[in-house]
This record gives sequence, C-alpha cells and structure tokens, in this order.
Amino acid sequence: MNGSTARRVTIRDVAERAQVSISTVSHAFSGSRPISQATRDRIFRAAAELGYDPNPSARSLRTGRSGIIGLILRPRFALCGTPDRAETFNRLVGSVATEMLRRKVGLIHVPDLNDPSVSSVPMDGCIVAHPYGADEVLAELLRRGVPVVTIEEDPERPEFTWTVRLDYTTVVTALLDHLRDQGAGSVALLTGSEDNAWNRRTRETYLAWCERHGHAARVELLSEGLSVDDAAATIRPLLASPERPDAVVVDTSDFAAITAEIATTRGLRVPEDLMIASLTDTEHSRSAVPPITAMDLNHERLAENAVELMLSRLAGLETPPEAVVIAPALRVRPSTQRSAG
Amino acid sequence: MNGSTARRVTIRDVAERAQVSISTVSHAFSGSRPISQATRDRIFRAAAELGYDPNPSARSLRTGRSGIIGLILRPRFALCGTPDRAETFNRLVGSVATEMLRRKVGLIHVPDLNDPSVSSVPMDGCIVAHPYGADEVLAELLRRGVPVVTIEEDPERPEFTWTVRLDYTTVVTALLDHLRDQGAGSVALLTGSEDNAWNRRTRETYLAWCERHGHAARVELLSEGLSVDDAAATIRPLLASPERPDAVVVDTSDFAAITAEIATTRGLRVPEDLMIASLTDTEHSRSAVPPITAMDLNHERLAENAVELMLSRLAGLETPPEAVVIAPALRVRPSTQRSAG
DNA sequence: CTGAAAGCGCTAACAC
DNA sequence: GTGTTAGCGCTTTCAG
Repeated sequence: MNGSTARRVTIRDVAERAQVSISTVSHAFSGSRPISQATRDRIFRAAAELGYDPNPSARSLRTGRSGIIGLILRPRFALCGTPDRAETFNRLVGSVATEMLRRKVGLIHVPDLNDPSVSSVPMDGCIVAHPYGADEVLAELLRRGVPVVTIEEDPERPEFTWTVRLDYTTVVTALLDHLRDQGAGSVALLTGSEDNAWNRRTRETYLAWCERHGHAARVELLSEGLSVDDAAATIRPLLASPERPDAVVVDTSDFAAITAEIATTRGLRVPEDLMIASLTDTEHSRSAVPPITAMDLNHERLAENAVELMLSRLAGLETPPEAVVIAPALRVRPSTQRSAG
Repeated sequence: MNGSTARRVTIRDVAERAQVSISTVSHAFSGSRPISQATRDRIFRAAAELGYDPNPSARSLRTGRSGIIGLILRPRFALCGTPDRAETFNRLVGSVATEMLRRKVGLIHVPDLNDPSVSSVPMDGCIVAHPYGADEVLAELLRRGVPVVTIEEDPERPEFTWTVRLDYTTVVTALLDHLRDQGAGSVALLTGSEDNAWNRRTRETYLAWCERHGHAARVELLSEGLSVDDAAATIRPLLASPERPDAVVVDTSDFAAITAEIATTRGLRVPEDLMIASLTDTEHSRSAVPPITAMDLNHERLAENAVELMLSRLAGLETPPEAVVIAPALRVRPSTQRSAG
C-alpha cells in the first residue's frame, strides 16, 4: 500500500511505456516542439498510468533554474523573541508566503547560509528582509551572484536599488509634529540596538527634528533582545527621574505597552502626563490601555512589492535607478491624543 | 562588480586549483573519508578563494535527498480571506517556519501540486496542514510516495497516524459544560462549511453533547468564505428570531466578534442575554467588546510537534501506532461569564 | 515529426 | 590517502 520501496518513476519509464524516446517525452511535457496528437496522447496516458512526476533536481541541474525564491529574515531577535517580534515575524513571513502562493512560485526559507553543515538550497533569487548595515549575508549572496531583492535597504549600501524601502522620514516627522501639537514638552526616544534601517532612519529623523526645533534630544537604548522585565528595568528610572520626558517614542510595541503599564502604576496619566508612541504596530499597541499610537510597517505591501520586484528582476528587468518606496502608516490612538481630535 | 556573467564555480574548479581530484574535494566537504591535513587545507583554501558553493540540485539529484521539507496549507480560505483567516494563516506558517529555522532545515511552501505549469519542488517530505476529508492533495502525495505528516487528521483516513491532531472533544465539551454552568438555556452552533477535522469534530462533539443532555441541537452554516457583511446577514435573523438562542458558538473569531456587535446593537447584553464563544482565537476575539471566550488551536505546539514528527519519520522512525494528540486551549473570557468566576 | 547522445555538478563505488 | 569513473534524471542540441 505504501510505496516506500517502489522506485520513483522517471522519464525513461514513461518513454518505454509510450514507445517513444525520452526526448519526445520531455518535449511533450514542455511543449517546446510540435508532437503529433497520437504520440502526445500515448505519452500523457503512460505518464498518468505510471504516476510520473518530473524530478525537480534533475530539471534544475540541467536548466540552471529551480523556480524557487528564497527568503531570509535578518533580525536576530525575530525568532525565539518576545511576542512583538513573533507577531512581526509571522506577519512578514505570512505576507511573503501569501504573495508567493498567489503567484504560484515556490518560496523557501533559507535556514543558515553560512553553516556548511546545513545543505544549501536551490533558489533562483533571494529576498533579504531587514538587512543590517553592511549586512554580511547580503554581501555573501551578492558575491555568489544570487539575484537579491531586499525589504528595507542595507543602510551602508545606498547604491543597491533592488530594494523596497520605507519612507520613515515623513512618518516619524509627522509623529513628532503630532506629539508637539498635543503639547509635548520633551520627547525621548527609546531606540533599538539592531543596526538596521528601521533603527537608523528613525533615530536620524528624531535627531534632525530635535535640532530643527531646538529640542534637547534624549535617546536611550532599549535592545530588542531584552525580556519584558529587563525592558521594564530600563524604563522605570526614566519615568521616575525628575527630568522625566512627557512623551516617549518606544521602538517596539510590547515595550511601549510596558511603558504604559509602568506609567499607570506610578500614577502618571496617559496621555495627559505622558504620551507614548511605538515604532512597530502589533496587538500590544492596539490593545494596550490606553491604545498606543504606532507606526505600522505595512508588511503586506512590503511583501507584495518585494515579490513583484524579484519576479521582474528574474524576468530580466534592468537595474532600477531607485528603490521602491512604501509609506509606513501612522496609527494615531488615544495614548497621544490629549485633545479630542 | 556584479558577477552576473561569471560562470558558477564548480567542484571541478576547486579540484583543479587545489591540484587534487574532484572526488577528494567532495570527500573533504562531506567528511566521508579521511583526508590528509595538507590536502584538506589546500582544498578549503582553494574553495574559499574561488568562492565555491556546492550546487544543491546536483547534490540532490545524486543523493536523492534535498534536506528540504514542504508545507501545504489546505484550507482554501487561508489566503485572500478575512482578517481572522490571515492571522491564523500567518500564525501557523510563522510557527512552522520558526521551528524549521531553529532546526536549520529548509522549509518550502509548495505552490500548487497539481498545476503542471508550476514547477514541482524538491522535498524530502511534506507537512500538510488541515487536510479535508478524503483530501486529494494528501492522496496525491501518498501516491507519489512522499513522506507526509499532517497537522490535524484527514477525517476519512483514521488509519494514517503520521499526524498531530487536536483533542477537540475534551475542549468543546468543556466549553459547552461551561456555557450550561453559566446558565445557557439553548446553545446554537454556527459551524463552518469546510469539511475538515476542525468543523467535523467540533460539530460531532456538539451534537453528542446535545443528545447527552437532551438539548435541542441547533446548527447553522456560516461559511468561512463569507465576507463579514454576508456573515452578518446570516447572524442577524438568528438573533432577531423569537426562539433566539441565549448562547452561540461561532466557528471563526471575526464572525464571533460581529455577532457581539450585532447583539449590542440590538440591545442584547453580552453575556447576560447572549453568551458568545468562538472556535478560533485571534485578535478579534481577544479585543472584542466584551472579550470573547475562544478555543485556541495552539498552532505553535502543532507546528513544533509536526516538524519533530517529520524529522523522526525521515530519520527512519517506524509508523507510530497512534497520532500525536495536542490539547487546544480554552480561553474563557467575559463573553461567557455571567457570574464572577 | 522523432531519436540519439552529450552533459548539467555532484557522490559513491571501486580501484590503487 | 587519493584518483577514476559511472551514473542520478532531465533538457537540448544535432541528426535524421
């Protein structure tokens, strides 16, 4: 019943059964040359009877293409991380998978590019999500000549335009302006430790904004790898200090939610005494009390555009002059709305 | 700079440069036979200098293994569906991907098994999630001799034990008992249209429970493919009817949330006049007003166990006598808590 | 319209 | 400890 001992059926078996040569079988399947109706029928019948399905490795070896696109998610805290990171990971992976399935292209999660003990995977191209500055995996792929498209740019590779990137400047500026409109006197930034576009661009934008407005910048590090408790330990003194800011922008949504909790515990009202915003939008920000204003990275559109770009690239599109730019969305919620509005 | 015209470097190039035969290079990489230190050094240096990386298709063709595991998610509404379906899809895909990455095995999303225009993928085994009754994709994979593990059983294949399944009976019974404890007089079930274990088992359990308690069963169909508006159109008459139930179990969380909304609009208090529970747990159930009691399918543990089972299977484990059983979790929330407790 | 045959890059006998 | 060689199953010239 279980055909575990049965040899796989090959093109040769089909040829034999249909009384033709293997090349005819091959052409019948690929349609790459005219075959008489009678022959073609015999071949398809034989194939169906035998349950033939072509060996993808043999085909790839021969043609040099696999029809499969790889996906590498760079942030090291994406796995085994906190709930915020898991949700973000799921959403990006899910979005890319959805888009690939819709287009009927194989998607493969690349396990570990540089571990020689891990078998490498046959891919025609690779999407690298959220690369670091001077990302080494990206560099290795380029060195190997793999066609790459990145989701967010490697900040050290501005010349690499096979990229879908986010326009952080506009959104973060809008957020800071919004906080000021709502009466924020001093805005602190709790930024992540990962050296990627997300952290770099948002921090740069914050610093530029501070300078433009003669606002004293206050940046604290809050690593994405911290546990919620550790994060709390960093946040508490900030809120206890006499020079406590009256608005904080926290990198990840779960730490933002913790901030709201801590504030409430200390008797600080949100948003009246402390406004809180986060640079990632997940259930933590949406269902915090009060709900927290957040920047949504728009993974679905990032994924769509990255897949589209990759397919164009594989189809022969020339190197584009500029990266594709996507706007993150700013979701304004009660945590930053002092006035009704 | 971009090596797009450069020929890929093969084992032959490395052999030539290191002044050894290609088999020696092969063995040096696989470690499958002793190589003198000097030779091995020369080989690795040559490989590094040339930037050699082995061709996975050639290797798979030769060895018959690819080191890649496939994933097929069966529910047709998993894609392009409503938010509940998207979140569920993301969570399952994310969980499987996370687990595979942790184990450093390649994971591939299989695009479309039966579309001949889609190139088939090299996989050593395949995980099929949420198969239908007498699932045809599952059947096709088995016919091809692909080692399969399913997440949830195909209800028409009780003999197939390479499965991680959910113990719905216990949890759904507990839910119904809970509703009765909270004073439910009549409980209706709004069940999905997909013919899979989730819908079958939960419905069976409901019917058995009704019979056991002399409770008039009331089952309505609410297809997972419905838009939220269409679902609302099905739900409204139910709540308007004079024989309106005072508790409903709704298959998906977003439709449960809609039910809560409709009830509130009609002046029904939840849970006092109407208790609501759902058989899927997502943000919709958690952040509905009031929060909705839900069964959590525990995708993370399903994924973990399925991957584990697949790796054991590929490592030669004998056919297990029984499926692995996981408990879904019952998350009791205010939507079904009339008394404080 | 069809067949013969080379060879994609690698592994694993089998020799020495 | 190392080399030679026969394929894995397929696509694709090149001949007819």
